[in-house]
Amino acid sequence: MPINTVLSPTDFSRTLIRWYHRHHRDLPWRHTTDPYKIWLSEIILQQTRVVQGLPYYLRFVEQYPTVFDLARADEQEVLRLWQGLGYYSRARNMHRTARQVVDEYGGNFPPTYAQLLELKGIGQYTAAAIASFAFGEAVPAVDGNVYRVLARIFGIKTDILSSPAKKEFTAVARQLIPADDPATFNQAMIEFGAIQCQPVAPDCLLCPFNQHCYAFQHGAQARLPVKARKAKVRDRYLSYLVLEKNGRLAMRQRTAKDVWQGLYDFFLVESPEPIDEADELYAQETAAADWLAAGRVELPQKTYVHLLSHQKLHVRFWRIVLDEAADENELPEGFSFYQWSEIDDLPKPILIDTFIKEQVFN
DNA sequence: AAGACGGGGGT
DNA sequence: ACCCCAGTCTT
Repeated sequence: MPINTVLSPTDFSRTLIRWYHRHHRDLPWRHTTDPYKIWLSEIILQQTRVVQGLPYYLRFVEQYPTVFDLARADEQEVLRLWQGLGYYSRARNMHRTARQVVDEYGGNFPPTYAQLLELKGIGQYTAAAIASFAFGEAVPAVDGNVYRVLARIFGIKTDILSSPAKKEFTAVARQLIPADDPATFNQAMIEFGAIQCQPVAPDCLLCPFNQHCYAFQHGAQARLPVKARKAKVRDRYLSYLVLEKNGRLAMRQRTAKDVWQGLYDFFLVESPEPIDEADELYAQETAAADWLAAGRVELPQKTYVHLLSHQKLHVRFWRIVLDEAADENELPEGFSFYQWSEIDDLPKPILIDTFIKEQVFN
């Protein structure tokens, strides 16, 4: 892939780094070379905007100042602190990796790209980010921002969701990265994509590359980078049976390979179509009829629509208030009753948290 | 090679 | 309604 011949790699990186020194944001993880804190920030920021991830980063650093503190923590406590950030496998993998770093590396992150790549939750981008920021290794860190910058400046029309894209864009970045300061270069590429070469309405008139930028010269900013349409989201219809007794709720931790793994929710009935009547619900879930007999049911007040990246969840909550005399041992496998103070500490999907706050403990 | 995996914010 | 976000893992 030939890159713009007018702009040499040296000119490119010098221009970019000059821009960075003038315009970059002051962010806490830029004041450290501690690989632990850099790793923490990179995991949090995967598919997450800086403004959303920043408070989580501060909380994690405060709660777990070192990798030893994180390794010592319970997974559930880590998930609770992560609650609301999404992509919860990041938190589970992060916790596992913290333990591995303590157990196998004496608490020191391995210092090379190749070794970092072996750790759970660390892919090519994150390995390159840590290797360059913490250890000065000259490997290009290519994230969504970098795709956008390179696609626009060099007019690369490869679909960034396609398989060859990662290799192609990484190769271009490798030609540009300076051996003497890879960390600032990577940081600058990402920052440039985030605040100058933005997805919509990039500020091209003040851009130091505009005379050399394919997209600006061709008015193609809106068409680059090329990104194929995502598949349409799948609709799912979920009916939660919220078993209640003496102000306590029956909950369980999700273990299935599905959304929200590791988080807590209620007894779930999924159906191909929405369930409107109690009779339909009992036809789907015979145990529900037994619970009804042991208490009284409250029909759903509303349908919550919860959007995930690939699913649209239509969710109704059926509260079933059990009699004092109901046998608590009849709960389904894995469920226990929790009171409010306990529920508050459990990691939960935002949807569940919202429901509880709106309709149960209001 | 294609899907799965959250939640929030912008237009 | 659609897009994007300091991506990674699984099948």
